[in-house]
Amino acid sequence: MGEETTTVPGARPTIVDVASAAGVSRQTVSNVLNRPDRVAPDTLERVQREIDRLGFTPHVSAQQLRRKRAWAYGFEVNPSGHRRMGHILDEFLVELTVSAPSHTSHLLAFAPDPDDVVAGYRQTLASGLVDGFVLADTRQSDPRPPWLIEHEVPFVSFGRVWDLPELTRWVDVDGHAGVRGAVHHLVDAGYRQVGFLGWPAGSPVGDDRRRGWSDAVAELGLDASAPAAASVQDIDEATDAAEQLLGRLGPDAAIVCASDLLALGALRAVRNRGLRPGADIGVVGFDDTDVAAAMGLTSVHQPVAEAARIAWDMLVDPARHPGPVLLEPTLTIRASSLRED
Amino acid sequence: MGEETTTVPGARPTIVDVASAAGVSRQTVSNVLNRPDRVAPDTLERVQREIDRLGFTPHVSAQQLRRKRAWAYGFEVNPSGHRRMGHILDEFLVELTVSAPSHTSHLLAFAPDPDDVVAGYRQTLASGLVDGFVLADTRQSDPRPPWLIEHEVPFVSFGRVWDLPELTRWVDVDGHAGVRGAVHHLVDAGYRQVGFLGWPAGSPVGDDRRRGWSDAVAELGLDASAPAAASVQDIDEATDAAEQLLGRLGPDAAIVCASDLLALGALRAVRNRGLRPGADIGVVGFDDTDVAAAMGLTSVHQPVAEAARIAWDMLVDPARHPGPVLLEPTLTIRASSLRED
DNA sequence: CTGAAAGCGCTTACAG
DNA sequence: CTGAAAGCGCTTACAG
Repeated sequence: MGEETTTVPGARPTIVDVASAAGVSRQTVSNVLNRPDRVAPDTLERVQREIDRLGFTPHVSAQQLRRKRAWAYGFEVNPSGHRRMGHILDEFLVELTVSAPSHTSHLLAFAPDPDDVVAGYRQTLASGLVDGFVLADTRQSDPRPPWLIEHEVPFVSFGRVWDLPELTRWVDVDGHAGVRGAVHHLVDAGYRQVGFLGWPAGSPVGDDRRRGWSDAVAELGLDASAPAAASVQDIDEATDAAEQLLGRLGPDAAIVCASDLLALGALRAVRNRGLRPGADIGVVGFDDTDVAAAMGLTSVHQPVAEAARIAWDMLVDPARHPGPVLLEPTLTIRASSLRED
Repeated sequence: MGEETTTVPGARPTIVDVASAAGVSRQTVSNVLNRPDRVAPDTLERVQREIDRLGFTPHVSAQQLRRKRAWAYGFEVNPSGHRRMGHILDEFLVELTVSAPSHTSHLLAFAPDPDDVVAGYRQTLASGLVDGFVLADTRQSDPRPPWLIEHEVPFVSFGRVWDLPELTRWVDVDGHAGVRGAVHHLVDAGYRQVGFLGWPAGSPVGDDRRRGWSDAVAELGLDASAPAAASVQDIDEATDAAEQLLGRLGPDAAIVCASDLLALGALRAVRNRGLRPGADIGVVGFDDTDVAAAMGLTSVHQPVAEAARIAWDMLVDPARHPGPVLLEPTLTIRASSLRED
């Protein structure tokens, strides 16, 4: 055994404690951890036994310092005031944390100064706590991707980087397909005309969803004059816009919306006319938020957990996803799109 | 100046780079960072200038290793399937991240194996990534507090630790006061009778909220027979319970609920009777979720951001809050508790 | 007030 | 297959 090291009771065991307990040098313990193939089978087993017995876990800071890598990625978080209904980004944060390949990488949430977001990224990177980033909520003229590219910082994005079509390190949910599928579902359910309630033209996400509707209408040979309406993300405006839309729709009609909030306005407008959502007028939302669940609203559901897993894959094993990934959303069907009830 | 160190372009500057640029030893740079009072004013300024010029940020892993402290705390996160409506805990995670005293501490979200949660805490602590934890969602017979206490691991809790009344390191929101305030608001608004829709007796949180209602009813001298109903956290059951409750309430009545979901059931029940929420029957929910905002539901709002700030205070500067902190919720008033509209 | 020394817990060539 | 050496970037006594 050689000489025992005096271990302070309660202090966490180090690699040296394991080494002396197993009667080997600390390099051998490190090899057991990092290069088990280079260690003789019986040594391996003996060391492993001591690791388990002592409950040894490598000190991550020491590993990070020595390896010159954090094996961690940063994810920007903003105060709740900035958030929209649905909390998709909160959910993504949670799923990223849950699906981190914990033995090799973890996630670090950080909150940059809103006045200089890029400085927050620079600082977090410089602290050595992360090797790169997971981006979300990429906007047009977003300053983050160019900065990251210029400084050769690894990153993936949840959501297309619309400005930089040459970029392929992203995973996104196919809004076009989601809305298109919703229109098909409504027609299958017996509605004969489908209108669209979306945001004003100009946002890439909104325009993509609107095209999903217009393409579906065309391919199904629906009334080509089926109207679309636009509203900002506000419940009262959405109700007004939906009321106008209803005035231009015939009987047996349905409305597909670009968000659950817009759909809530549509539900209200339907009720204001004395009609029943579902039975009289179909309504479908987007994001499958709590509100949709509570209101019995059929809604397009984004596979957020899957997006998080793919983001990790792209970061940790880039060869596995050489191109971008566009996920198919699913449709959570509730009473608002069922004629019989 | 002495000799220049050759710096790889693009590599992050270290304390040694700053030292040679400023013509001092690296210990002096460290003193500038950690004990500026021990450094001569002109040296301080010269070193500080080089720190800014080079954009130097200390390597956190190296500090953690040397100081034998992570200056970080862990926060447990669970997959979204486990979450309830409202996402209060997601919001708390975000607010904890945002309000971290970033120069001295940061938050690390981690996801323990659901089959052995305590092992996840042990592992995270042993890795040296955190010094302690922020607990949330403490349950009765929660195994985490006893384990943390036994191993002398620092922690604070968002939510009382009901099992361990001797524990004082928690911040919580006063549900009793929230419901009591809601009853007062309803009476001020002109409702003459107030019923309560809560969960079945036995949960500490639910019982606390119910007592807020019964105490308010007593102190306001309201109809002492004002009834309470119970329902589990399910929209259909809540609707049924609310319908029964309405049958036992007179005109000009209102219903206070233990959650927004229960309140949604109450809204439904009111409409099913052909009555108008607010104008005919007042309804108040709890948690001020997205659903409440979307439905025009008055709801008790928890000051989550403030709770997060206090949790950090308790961790970083325990003297500031020697006892537990019970925060007063506010009431977000919407149409469902207004008679005139 | 400033700097030389030691060391935090690991990993990575490299020599034996 | 195993171990002695060097070093990642810092901080903390301590000597000058």
